[in-house]
Amino acid sequence: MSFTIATWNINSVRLREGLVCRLLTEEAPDVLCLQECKSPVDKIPLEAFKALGYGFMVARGQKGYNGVAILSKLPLEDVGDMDFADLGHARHVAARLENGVTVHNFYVPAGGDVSDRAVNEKFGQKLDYLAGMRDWFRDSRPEQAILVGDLNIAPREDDVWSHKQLLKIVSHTPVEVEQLGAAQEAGRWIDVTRQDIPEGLLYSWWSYRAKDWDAADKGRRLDHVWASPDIANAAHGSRILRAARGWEKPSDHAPVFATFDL
DNA sequence: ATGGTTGATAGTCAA
Repeated sequence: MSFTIATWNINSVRLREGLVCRLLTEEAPDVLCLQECKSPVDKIPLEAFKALGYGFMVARGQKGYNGVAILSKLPLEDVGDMDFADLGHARHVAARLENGVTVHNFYVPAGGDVSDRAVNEKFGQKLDYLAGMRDWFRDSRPEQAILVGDLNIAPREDDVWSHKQLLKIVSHTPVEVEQLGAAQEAGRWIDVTRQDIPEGLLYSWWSYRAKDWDAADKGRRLDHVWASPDIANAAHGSRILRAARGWEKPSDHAPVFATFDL
């Protein structure tokens, strides 16, 4: 059995219902994980997605901020959520497919502007959230699992447009990269995107603030697909749909895909 | 060092 999973920070699922439908129609992943839905679960436009064959959804939401949803053509079982760092935010939800694979959908805190927890509480919360992930994966090591989402960190030098210029910019500071690495190592997670595309610049996010995001191309790879080591070798075909960043009224993130043959 | 844009929501806060 082969299935394709995609992850996309949609930055309001209600405002961009049409873009989600376009992705489901044109790319037709079996499973689509969304972040920043910015919607209570009961206000997600589920009927439109159902009409396209996505009859299953597992989601967590809150008014105005955060929110994660897993849309699927394949049956899903809700297997819960975690609230690392006790933020009370809808930033994680997990679902199990009938083939036994568990999908974790994460929206890691962005962390504010200043990379110093002494003066920026949000940066501390981001580090604490990642420490919570690390401890959880260490205590219950993932198997038959896929982790996707907006992790709000670009770990590698070739995951950003300028390593040197971003070293003090939240999303690429050494302390964040180290903390993300600790969470990844604790779960023995394999970075599927980089397993498939080991070399070269790779971005999934471009700021709204650039005059011409495409020409400037000052991107970062904030969105990730990881797999537990027992299924990582089944992954292939990773890609980032950069074109979606140029759709009308776009999200500032592009969807990331991977296919698993299991 | 600052500004630049977008979204939810109704004056800012978050990204």
